[in-house]
Amino acid sequence: MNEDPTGGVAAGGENRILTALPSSDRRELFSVVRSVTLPVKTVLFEPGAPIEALYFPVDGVISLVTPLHDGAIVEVATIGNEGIVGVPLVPLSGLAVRAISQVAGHSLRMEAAAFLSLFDRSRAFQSLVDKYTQALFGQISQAAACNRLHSSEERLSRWLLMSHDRVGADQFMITQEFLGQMLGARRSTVSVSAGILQRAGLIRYVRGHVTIVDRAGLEAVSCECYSVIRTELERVVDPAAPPHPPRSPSDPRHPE
Amino acid sequence: MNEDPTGGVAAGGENRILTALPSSDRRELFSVVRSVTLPVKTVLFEPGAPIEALYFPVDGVISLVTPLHDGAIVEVATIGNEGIVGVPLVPLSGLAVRAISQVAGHSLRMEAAAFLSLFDRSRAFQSLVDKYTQALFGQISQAAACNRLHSSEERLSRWLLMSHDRVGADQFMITQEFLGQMLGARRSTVSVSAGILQRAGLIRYVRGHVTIVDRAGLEAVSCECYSVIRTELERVVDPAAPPHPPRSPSDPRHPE
DNA sequence: ACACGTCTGTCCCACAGCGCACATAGGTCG
DNA sequence: CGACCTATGTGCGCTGTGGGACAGACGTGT
Repeated sequence: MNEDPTGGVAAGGENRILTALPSSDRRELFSVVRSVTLPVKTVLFEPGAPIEALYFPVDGVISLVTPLHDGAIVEVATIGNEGIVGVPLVPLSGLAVRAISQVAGHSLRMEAAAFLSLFDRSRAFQSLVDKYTQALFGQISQAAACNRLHSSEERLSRWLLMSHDRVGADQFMITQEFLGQMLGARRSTVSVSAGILQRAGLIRYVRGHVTIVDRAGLEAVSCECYSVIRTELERVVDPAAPPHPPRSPSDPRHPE
Repeated sequence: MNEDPTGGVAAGGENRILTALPSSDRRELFSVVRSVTLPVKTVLFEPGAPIEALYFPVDGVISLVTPLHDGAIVEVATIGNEGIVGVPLVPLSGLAVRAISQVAGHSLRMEAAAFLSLFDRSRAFQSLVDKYTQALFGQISQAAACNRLHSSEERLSRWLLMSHDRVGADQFMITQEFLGQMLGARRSTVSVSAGILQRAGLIRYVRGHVTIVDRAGLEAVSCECYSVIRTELERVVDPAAPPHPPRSPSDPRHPE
């Protein structure tokens, strides 16, 4: 809780897209955003509903999910302080997904009109947003493949790692029921997979409280999708980031 | 082959994004594009490679696929004459997917620089591209959920319907081996699913030649994802299209 | 202290789809 | 016509996961 376990990705009290902006843009942006607290399961927008406001998460995790007609939902992307909730933004049009907060936290809320205004005027902002949009696109594409081919255990590990990066703490709250919805799996399947990880000493899971115990071990169990997505997101705010490292680029103590 | 089986979606000899442009933009665009023939399995770009050119398909089907480290690939979107291959475009940056032609056909090829130039100058072009990008985003999100929760038979039907819309013919070529890769399933699984559809009188499948026999029947077998995606894409080029019809909006003879 | 609600671990059965293998039909080329 | 390649149909055992149910552990409020 008091250390940064991810070597730079974790929450540092600010949104990293904003951090990467030139100070003039950043000042303007800060003058039009409003900090909001997002309790767990807060819905920011529904599929098809025009986007009224965008959110720059500071801490906590927000998920984009696709709801199906039978009530099932599947997570297609998770967004934390490395990203923006609400892109790609088209005036008067909505995204085909639901945005819902997964782990409680804070975000900076920006009206769509203000977003578009700054987007039109600032090349730097435009460039960052476009790059992030492309990375988000990649994240969803990877998730589509991952959802099809990888086991529940691999996907669970990936989810835990991605959340760990974003909450900036070794412990956070998420029930297995909710987690099952995200992974498109049954709760009992999540329970079994989580039990395996727990017995392997990688996590602790008590009544909705997950604790990441052995991050490197989790990375070894997770599918490649974790590092692929992370690398792509990393490049948005840090163009000097390496192209395609095999795994966690900032974790030198990686086994095997 | 000589009738339009889809009520407007199928190939009409032109790309529908271009058709929707004001004539001045269209003229400019036609002056910088070059028609290319794309045999099956042509790779237009690889993950991470900067986009040099974009493609406006006229006929044929191009797929966006996510390759995994073990060599497996999974289709995340199919693009025909209703769309653009190469968005979201960011200068010097690449998409995280591979674009590969699935059913042979023709496309109009446009250099990335020319695309960006027109995008900067024409609001109409910008608006269409942005709307399409958002719809593509939705298509991939839906595919991510579909890949997780729907059966191989449902997904096969969806794929056949989407291709049928795009090739503008009741018959086209695709081997079950290739189809299995797209669906993230084994060839034998595709064979079984295709056999069920065939015995039900919905399709014919002989040595790579698929014939759509009973389109309405296929729609009944397919999952909701087909109509969801189609509706969203339809709205890009036809803003008057209805919001969320239960199924094929242009096919009045729908059973049940 | 107790009751109740929530969350988790586990067990059963059923089944879709994988992994693998093999036979056969359709097409091509000599 | 025959060899050969490609594509499809099919069979069999195995496993991961769905569907459903239940008991126990933990936490909270009274």
